[in-house]
Amino acid sequence: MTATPATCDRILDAAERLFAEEGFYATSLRQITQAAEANLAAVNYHFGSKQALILAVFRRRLDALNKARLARLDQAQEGNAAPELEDVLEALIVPALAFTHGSADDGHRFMRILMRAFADRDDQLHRALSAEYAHVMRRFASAIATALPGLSERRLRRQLDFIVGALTYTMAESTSSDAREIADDLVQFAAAGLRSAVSVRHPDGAPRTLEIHS
Amino acid sequence: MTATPATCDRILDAAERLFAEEGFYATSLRQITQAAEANLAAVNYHFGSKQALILAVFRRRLDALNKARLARLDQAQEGNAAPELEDVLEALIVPALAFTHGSADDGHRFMRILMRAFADRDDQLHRALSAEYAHVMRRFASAIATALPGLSERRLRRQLDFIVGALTYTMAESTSSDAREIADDLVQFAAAGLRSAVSVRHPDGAPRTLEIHS
DNA sequence: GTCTATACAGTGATAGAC
DNA sequence: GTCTATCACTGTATAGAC
Repeated sequence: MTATPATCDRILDAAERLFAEEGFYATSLRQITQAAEANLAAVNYHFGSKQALILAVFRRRLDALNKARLARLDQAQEGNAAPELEDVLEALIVPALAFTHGSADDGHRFMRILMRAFADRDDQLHRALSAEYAHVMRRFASAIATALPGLSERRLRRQLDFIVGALTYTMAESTSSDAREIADDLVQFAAAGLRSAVSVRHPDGAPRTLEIHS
Repeated sequence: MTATPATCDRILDAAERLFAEEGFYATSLRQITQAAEANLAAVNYHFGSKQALILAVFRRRLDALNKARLARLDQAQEGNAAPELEDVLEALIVPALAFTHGSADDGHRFMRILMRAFADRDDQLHRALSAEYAHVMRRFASAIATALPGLSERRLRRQLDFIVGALTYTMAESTSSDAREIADDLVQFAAAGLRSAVSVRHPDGAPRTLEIHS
């Protein structure tokens, strides 16, 4: 066996790195095959198309992530006892954030920027829009801080990220067309989440254990 | 004055429609200019680049959306009385969902599919990944239903969309690198939101007024 | 099977004539 | 302002070498 990985894997590695650095659209197959020291046609031979290569790059990481999620859920469910709500949510959330915001010493290194590249079609576009409407979000953060005092600026910003994430995802993905009903649900969901952040956490982020549900 | 709009506006209209139907990447400038009955070079003359055209398409709608948000927030804040938390959140959320899930008779018609095109780099990729890992989300929906009975399937799915949206956005956007702290916050945020959905709403979605905060 | 060289139609961008 | 012609570059397909 040789010291260098097979062509197929070298392409995957190079593609992941370049996609994360420059985005899918901006990265050409010629860049990828050159970095992988492979021939241009090798991409289509091994993967079929650029689209399929992108999918393969994601699949390699998401398989591991979802395996970790299900393992954690299995562990919480073993012994026939139904797990607490918080345990279920931890199985869903903790592995995901460990992959994107955790230690940077293994293959997860590019997962976060890969998610970025996935989430927005083009970094430039997303950055431009964020900057353009940043004053709107600042006004809302201020209004929330007035209506609900007691959150540090850092935590308020994080909570607002949760809300904007839920809203953005719902705007794009939801299939129901009853805007008012969805909005009512999201307002209630967000308000409950915000209030729980004030009532449970210390004003500054001192370490804590989740005791709210015990 | 003529009956047909200026070239610049015809390009914007055609671009918005085609982007929404086929995505940014799949739509060529030649398609757009042909549909707008304009010359190919007119795009670069009026907007500078394809990237700038995409930005202009979004800006036209997002300007209106954020204006509506701020107007609603102004209205809630008038009379020197600090608005309730729910009123602030409604100003943020209701106009957004009205734009994407509201009446389809005006220029907002394509906003939702435009958001789709914005959120995922390529519909095919997103669909493929969703289908591939749908069983994971189904298992989590089931575990949540067990831990927290009383939500209809439809509402549980919607709440789960909120959580996945917040998680996805955080994975891509958050700058902090403390995975455990963010995860703790999100778990708590999601749990509080879920519990409030059970305790306030009728089991089936009967009309209601938001009375939780009064 | 694995990989290479090469050709092809279509892309965004631009310079310069009108 | 608008248009034509042209550029370098893209993803893809295929014929054939090893």
